[in-house]
Amino acid sequence: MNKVIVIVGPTGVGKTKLSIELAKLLDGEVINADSTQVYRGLDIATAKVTEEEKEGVVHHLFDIKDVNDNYTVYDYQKDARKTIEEVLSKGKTPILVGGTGLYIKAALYNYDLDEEDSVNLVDLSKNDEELYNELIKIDPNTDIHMNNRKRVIRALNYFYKTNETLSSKEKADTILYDAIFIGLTTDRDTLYERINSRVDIMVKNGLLDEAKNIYESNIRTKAITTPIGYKELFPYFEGESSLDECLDKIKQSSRRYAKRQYTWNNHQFNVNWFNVNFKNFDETVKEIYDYIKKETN
RNA sequence: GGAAGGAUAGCGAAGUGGCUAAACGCGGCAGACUGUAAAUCUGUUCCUUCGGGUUCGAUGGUUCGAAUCCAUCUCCUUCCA
Repeated sequence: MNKVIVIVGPTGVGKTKLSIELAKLLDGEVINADSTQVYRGLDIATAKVTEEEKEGVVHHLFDIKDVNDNYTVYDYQKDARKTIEEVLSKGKTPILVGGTGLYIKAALYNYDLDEEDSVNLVDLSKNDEELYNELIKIDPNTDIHMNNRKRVIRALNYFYKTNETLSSKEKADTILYDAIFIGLTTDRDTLYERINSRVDIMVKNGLLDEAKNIYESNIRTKAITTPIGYKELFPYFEGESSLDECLDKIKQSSRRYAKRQYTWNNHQFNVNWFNVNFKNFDETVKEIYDYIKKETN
C-alpha cells in the first residue's frame, strides 16, 4: 500500500509545482487541500493550477463546487477520504496539496465530524459578552475567547444540539493514514518578496478582470468573501481606494496568512521541512524524492 | 528677510510639571483554533544578564521632579515680503 504524500507550506513557496513533479515521479494523483480552489471560477486569485501546468497529471477536488454552494470541512473530509481511498485502490500515490491546514487535519486525522443542520439555536441579538457568559455556564472549561464570536456561537450551537460541550470532544491526535508530511519553506524575506511579486503577476494575468466580474455579479457568498484577492479590490471598483492601496492590502493579507500557515503546520503536524532552491527547483524535487524513497522502503 | 505652526517609539498620532517607558491606531512578531479556516480570535512590540539602563529634534537651564516650563540652535510646513 502506498503512503499518502502531504505537501504543506505557506502560500507562494511552490507547493503546486512540487506536487506535479512528485506525481510524475511517484505515479501519483494530486488531491486539492485548499478551501478556495474547490470552487469553479476562482482561478487567478487562488493561484489554482492551470490545465497546462498539470502536465497530464490527474487532479482531484478542484473546481467541484459553484460559488453559491456551501462547502465546509465536513464535506471536504468526506470527499478527501473517498478520493484518497480511490487513488490508493488503484495502486497510485495520493498527493495531498494545499494551504488549508484544517482541511488536511480533518481528512487525515480522527476528526469527529457529523452531518450538521444549519439551524441556529443561539440568540444572535446578544452581544459577545452575553453569549460568552452563556457558554461559560455550560462549559466552564472552554478555551474560546469571549471576542471570538464565531466560535462562541458554534460552541453554543453544538451544545444545544448534542448536549455535549465542544471542549469535551476528544482531541484529534491520531492519524488514520500512513502519511509523509513534506513542508516547503524558505526564509521569511524571500517568502514575502515572492508573495508580493506573485500578486503583481496575478494582475498581469488578469486578476482585475476576474475580480471585476465577481464584484459585478453581486454574489457575496463565503466562497467569494473568504479568499484573499477579491474583497480587497472592491474598494477600488467603488472608487474609494487606489489600485495600489488595494494591491498592498492583498499582499499584506497574504503575508499574514502565510504566517498563520506556519503556526498551524508547526503545531499540528509532524512536518519534514525542506528549504526550496528557487534557482534550481529540480534540486529540491530530487532531495524530497530521495527522502520519500528512503521513508517508503 | 518677516509671521505663525510643528518636530513624540518602525510609521501615524495623544500627552502640555510627578499617577508616563509614554494612551490609541497601523505595521511587525508570536500564538490559539473540530464545521465561514485565504476565515475568526488572542498576546506582544525602546534595550536588558530582569537588578536595571537609555528615551519624546539638539544643547544648555529652571525644578525635589520635565516629553511637558525657559533660552539658544537645527530642520519641516503654511502665510507675508
